[in-house]
Amino acid sequence: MAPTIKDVAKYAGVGLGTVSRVLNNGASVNPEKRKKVLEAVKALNFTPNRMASKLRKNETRNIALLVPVINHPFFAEFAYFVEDEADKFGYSVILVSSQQRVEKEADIIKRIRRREVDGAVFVTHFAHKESELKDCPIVSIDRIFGDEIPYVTTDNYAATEKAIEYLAAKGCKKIGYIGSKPLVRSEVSERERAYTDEMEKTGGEKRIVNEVIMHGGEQAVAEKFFDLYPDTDGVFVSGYTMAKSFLTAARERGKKIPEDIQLISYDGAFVQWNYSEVLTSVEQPIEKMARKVIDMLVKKIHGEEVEKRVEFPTEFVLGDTTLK
Amino acid sequence: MAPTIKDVAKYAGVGLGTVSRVLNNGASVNPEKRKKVLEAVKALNFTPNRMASKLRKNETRNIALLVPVINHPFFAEFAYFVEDEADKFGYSVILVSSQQRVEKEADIIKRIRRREVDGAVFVTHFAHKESELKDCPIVSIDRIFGDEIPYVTTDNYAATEKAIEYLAAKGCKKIGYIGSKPLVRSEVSERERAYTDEMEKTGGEKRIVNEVIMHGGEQAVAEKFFDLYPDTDGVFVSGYTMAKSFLTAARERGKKIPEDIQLISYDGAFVQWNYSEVLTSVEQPIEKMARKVIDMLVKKIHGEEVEKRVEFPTEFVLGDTTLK
DNA sequence: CTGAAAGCGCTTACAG
DNA sequence: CTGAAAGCGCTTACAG
Repeated sequence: MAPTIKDVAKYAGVGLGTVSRVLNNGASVNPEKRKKVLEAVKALNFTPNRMASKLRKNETRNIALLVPVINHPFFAEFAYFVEDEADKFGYSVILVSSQQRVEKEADIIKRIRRREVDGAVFVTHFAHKESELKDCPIVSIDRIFGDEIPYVTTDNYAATEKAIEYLAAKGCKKIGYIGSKPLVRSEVSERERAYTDEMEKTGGEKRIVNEVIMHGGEQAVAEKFFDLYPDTDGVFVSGYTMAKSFLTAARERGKKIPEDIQLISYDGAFVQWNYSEVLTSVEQPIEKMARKVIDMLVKKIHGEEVEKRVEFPTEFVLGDTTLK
Repeated sequence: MAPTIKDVAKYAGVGLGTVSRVLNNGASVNPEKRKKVLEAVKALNFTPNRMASKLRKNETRNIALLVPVINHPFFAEFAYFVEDEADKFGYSVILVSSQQRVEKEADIIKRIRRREVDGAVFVTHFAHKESELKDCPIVSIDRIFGDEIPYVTTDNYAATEKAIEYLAAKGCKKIGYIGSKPLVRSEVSERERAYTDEMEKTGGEKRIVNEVIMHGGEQAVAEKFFDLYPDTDGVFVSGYTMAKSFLTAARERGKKIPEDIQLISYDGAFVQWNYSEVLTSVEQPIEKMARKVIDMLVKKIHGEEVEKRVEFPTEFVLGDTTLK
């Protein structure tokens, strides 16, 4: 059996509390005894059992990161910084790919209740009863759960507006919108609103395909868009995966990018997915968002007050899918 | 305060043990009492505190996944299946990006000792004293730690041999090798060995750049290769990131792929990184490897015997970076 | 089948 | 400054 604090105390000839004090906060302890404890720790090769202290202190020092899938560039990038930031606060990150299964999302709530994690970051699509979420330390991205759950988002409306205007300025007359409709209230909806407003302002025909898309379903949606609006000359798409699917569909139809169709994506340029081409896109500051989300979550876990909504500006990245 | 099992027992008018039995293994319990307990659980909205049962049972049901960085397609894909498989066994995955910092790697060992996790999957590069790893449930990918640590790998030698022969068959006369030299004993070294053997067999000049590469350092290595061997007409590179860097360097030099230089990568086709081109590559069965690693780790955690070495066959994927 | 009790390995008031 | 004790919330032999 691994030695316990009890063994250390006995070996050092002191009380349990003294060992604990030496090991932890460094509360004032007689230097002599401190030395003895340290010697005992070394002699016995003692490592404290964190399960015990966690139970005692009622904190797990774990947080859950819930993403739809981790093997997607945006979420992988996000996870990278989430882990890095959480580590700074002494938290470990439990990774959960919801795979958009509602049970797996709901399971996170249970994990908080069961004290497996202290809180969670939600990057998801499904709905939950808000009552369930009450007093669960959760911070989300984009998604609006209600007053209880703070979230981090980007300037979805302004960025989309700018992107659409850019396409128009580059000569696009028939601009389309392909989005992934969120199943819950989400700031992502602002993108479609901006597009719609812009079309109404300029009198452009609305060419919208905005569906509930499961990961892997992007290709079918892109196909559908082409079936509905074959003569489109500019398109705004929501994200890297959709952009990729759209470009594939365009290629199959012999459409050249950007000569025949120009494309702007919400996110995706950072992937540098292609050694010769980069998406023109609205880039979200992933690192900042990830670090902020963790800072907020840690505060929430400690019962501190946090902002209800934090918005970061995006950056417009000129790539190769629009005309120069 | 959240209700405890004690509150449930009192409410149901039974003993603590009975509540525990009802909640867990379903050991035989009087149906009447069972019903009462269940009612009490519902009435009090009771959720068992897993910290307590973990301490009692001395199992965390957590495993650590150590990768160099999660925001890299191979590791993200690997992590996806690791999480999925671990979940089947009732384990949560703690994600750690080592960032190739040796301390962060060593920290995993500590986490096992501290009983924060039951075991770990290592996909890493640094060396550790083997004594440290003794009786730590760890399974690794590619890397050879010694008899204590089992690992999963691929047919590195045979696959590389085949790739080099393919390049030769497609007309390459000056074939190079760009690798990331592992800092530890690793099956990855078999790739260079296969290349070297093949050159000696065919009398080809050895054109090798095999360095310790930190993530982000691939570009400099690709540049170096071109400086040393500008007239290369075929190259084998270790992995997606190196392939990307090499292709970028080639483009900067006005070299056409595959007309001027053909390229085969160890892994990377799965990324489908480009809507129009795919890497010719040796693909590792990531899903199978991930699931196998978890199966082995779970067995190891339970003290069962596991294979010391498991090799999976790779698949040669014909893409666009070699001639048809 | 079941209740009372011991114990998992810590931390933290408490009294000294 | 420090030791003995209580307790975190469970599980599991144990005796009945």
